[in-house]
Amino acid sequence: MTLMKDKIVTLADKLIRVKGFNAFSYKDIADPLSVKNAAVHYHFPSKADLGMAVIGEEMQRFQHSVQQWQQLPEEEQLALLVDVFRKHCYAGNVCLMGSLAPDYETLTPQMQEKINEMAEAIVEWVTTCLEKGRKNKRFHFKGTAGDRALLVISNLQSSLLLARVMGPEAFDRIGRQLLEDLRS
Amino acid sequence: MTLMKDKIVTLADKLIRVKGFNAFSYKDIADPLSVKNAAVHYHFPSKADLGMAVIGEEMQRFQHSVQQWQQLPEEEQLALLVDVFRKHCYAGNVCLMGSLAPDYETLTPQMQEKINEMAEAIVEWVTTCLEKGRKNKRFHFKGTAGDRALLVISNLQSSLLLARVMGPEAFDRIGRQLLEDLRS
DNA sequence: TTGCTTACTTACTAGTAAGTAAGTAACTTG
DNA sequence: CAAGTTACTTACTTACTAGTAAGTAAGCAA
Repeated sequence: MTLMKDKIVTLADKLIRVKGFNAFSYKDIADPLSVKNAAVHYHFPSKADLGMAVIGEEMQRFQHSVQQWQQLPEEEQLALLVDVFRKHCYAGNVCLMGSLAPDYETLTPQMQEKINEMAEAIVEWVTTCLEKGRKNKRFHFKGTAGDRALLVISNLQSSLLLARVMGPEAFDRIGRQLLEDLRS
Repeated sequence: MTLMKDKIVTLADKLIRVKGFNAFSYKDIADPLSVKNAAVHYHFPSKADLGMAVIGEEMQRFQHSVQQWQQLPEEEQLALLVDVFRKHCYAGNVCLMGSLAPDYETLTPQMQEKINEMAEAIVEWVTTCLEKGRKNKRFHFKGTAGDRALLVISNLQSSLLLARVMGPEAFDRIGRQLLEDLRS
């Protein structure tokens, strides 16, 4: 594997999370990596190609994480998901969905499709986690697991957005209450 | 009042909600209103000035709405807030906070400050609404009203982001479950 | 050693961004 | 009626955007 290609994706991921997809340029990637913007275009001909790669990496990281968690009790699995978001919070990041969804209408159909897939994957996982946890009496909640999953995901997503505006304690309050709500 | 100035703010509001602050240009405003981009700069010298005006208008609309609702039972007040978001959902909009928060780091300190004020205002109102509703036995929830308010707001905010990606039924499921959770 | 591929650089284009200076027509005010 | 103000237009600048064409140095493959 090329080192440079990975570095570009990593930096693009950070830039999307901090500034947003439409607010960073190839220069913002090329300069810190000490290459020319044409080098970025060599690896990712269009900005959409780069965006696709960033989303792809995120989906791989997610699948890898949940696979590692699958033997744990459901409440711990969900707490670990909250931890992933907490780390982003303290790194000054928002989540990919939270950053890309507002820009959705400005993105290529391929990027939109890939974002859809990412959303489906996370909803499906949280839904299954909640369903199993409810069967095991580890989780208690009203309504369908699918509806509850949407609430949990929307809490996590927006907690990062609110934390950016109101400070990281907003994240902690949401993350704590969210897990507590499911316990009783 | 000038008609043009109002039209510019209204259109900018729509563009921020649909494309994001960094993805629209003065041309996107000037062309549909059949004026030159310099006319927009006449009313709003910098893009940040325009952004400030959009946020200011939103805050005024919010204050006006909640004032009109103040005699209603708290559950109805909250349901009306959900309705405001529902209308945005079906208009293809995200909320201002949801659009501006991801771009926060790219905005001027003044815009950031104004976004902070907007966030504080909405959190304060929801907190008070939940507190009163709990006293009246209209709402039932665990934890502090402040924490619960953050959860409600994050649900509403992200429901619009998720609806954009997953379709409007995501909003409906979140909005319904959210109100139901507070009833029992 | 010849030729092909990889990973770039150099140098450029065409388009668009925000922003401005100067001018003007219409309206308002003393 | 004269002077100023309002709400623009015309014409422009500077800076940056994504993207490309052509060249090159290093490595590998037959």
